[in-house]
Amino acid sequence: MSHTLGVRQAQKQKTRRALLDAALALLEEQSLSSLGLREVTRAVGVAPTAFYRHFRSTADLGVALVEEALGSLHPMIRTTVSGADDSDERIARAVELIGRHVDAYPAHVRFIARERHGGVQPVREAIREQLARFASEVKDELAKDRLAAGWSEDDLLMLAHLYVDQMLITASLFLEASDARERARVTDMATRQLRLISLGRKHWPTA
Amino acid sequence: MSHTLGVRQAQKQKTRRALLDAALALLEEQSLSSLGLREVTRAVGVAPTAFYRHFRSTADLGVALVEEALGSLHPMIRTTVSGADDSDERIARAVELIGRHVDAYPAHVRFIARERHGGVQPVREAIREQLARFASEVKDELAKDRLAAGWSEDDLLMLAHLYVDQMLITASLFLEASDARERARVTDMATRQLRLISLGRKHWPTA
DNA sequence: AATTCCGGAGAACAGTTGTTAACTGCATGG
DNA sequence: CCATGCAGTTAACAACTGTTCTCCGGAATT
Repeated sequence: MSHTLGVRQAQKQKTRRALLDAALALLEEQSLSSLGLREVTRAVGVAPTAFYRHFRSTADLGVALVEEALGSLHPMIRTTVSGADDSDERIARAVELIGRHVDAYPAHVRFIARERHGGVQPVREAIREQLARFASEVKDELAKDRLAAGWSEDDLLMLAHLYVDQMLITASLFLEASDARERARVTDMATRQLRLISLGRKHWPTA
Repeated sequence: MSHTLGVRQAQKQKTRRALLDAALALLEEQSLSSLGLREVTRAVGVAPTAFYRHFRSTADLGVALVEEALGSLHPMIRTTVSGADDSDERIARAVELIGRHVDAYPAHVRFIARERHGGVQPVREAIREQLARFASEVKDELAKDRLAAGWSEDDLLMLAHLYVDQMLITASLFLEASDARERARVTDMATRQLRLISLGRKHWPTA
């Protein structure tokens, strides 16, 4: 299917990647709304004008980063939620999986957490849209569970959003946790919060 | 106690207020890390250098805004959580109270939601600290409830954080809800989420 | 082999930024 | 009433920003 694309387009995608990576790195200690176009090109080592060959503005670059960052989250969420029961062991494994994802893609997690409510409207909207898609997928996954018998679509979606938000909060806490002791505290609290939600789920009045 | 402070200090606090208010207004469509000192002074109508008489930097101003914004949230949280039972009517009233608060102080809510994970470290830390204080207060309030019999301190704090985070998420959703229809959807979902948490709380295994 | 296409470079633009220094005028405390 | 303190002003600084236009060299197309 995918042809070995020409030298030309290969180079273009290479600098595009460099721009995205440099931006993501720069966003570790600032918000997207203060990220300058020149700042990014300087970090990559290309002329400022080269930026326009790839993105209309930094906001546009931000939207591209959303796709990328939430793309990496995608399989993680799926793995976290899927599977029949939600026993204590499964919850513990889910929390650990979140922790591993934060270790693997800290910049992605930081970007999403920061820009979800950030100062750039198109980016906010893109994140909201993607998270809504995620919630919808989680809902579908939850629907397969035997616990979901008698649940309305709205209730399932409500629970899915609760899970997604909770996952994001936990990921953000992992991100800020510096030493191992604090990490353990986060793990512990997140685990118990999920357990409480799970309890509420089991006792939810079905139609 | 509080003397009628002199004309001098009164004027100073007046421009300080003006700076804070102007900054808060400007932060409606950008993040703190991109807020310029000159931008703020221009909006107020004073010379750029006057800024330094009040704040060391925009980050410093941000920290001051944290105290203010979370100060307004303080009584709201207290009212939301306090009271013995958490019946359906009480939950509904709590959600409505959140909605009213967002209507009353939209800029405050936006600021906290945005800068909680924002690009300015001192501000992030200030918010984290204040929210931890809130959670601790909520914990104390929860401890008074008869439902809290047999709950450990850690479990109560875990639940308190869950409530605080949930409240912030709901507030942020209200903020972005434009028409009345969407507002109703947010109200509905937040209500059911709190109801589910409440169910989990009732069935939490006590020691 | 000749021509078109196009990612990137270079230079220049008007406008902005944070920060400094030295000042002015007025309320304050002796 | 006079001297000090201090909020706010003015002017200037080097550095930075996004954006435009023109150009170059090499891959792609014919």
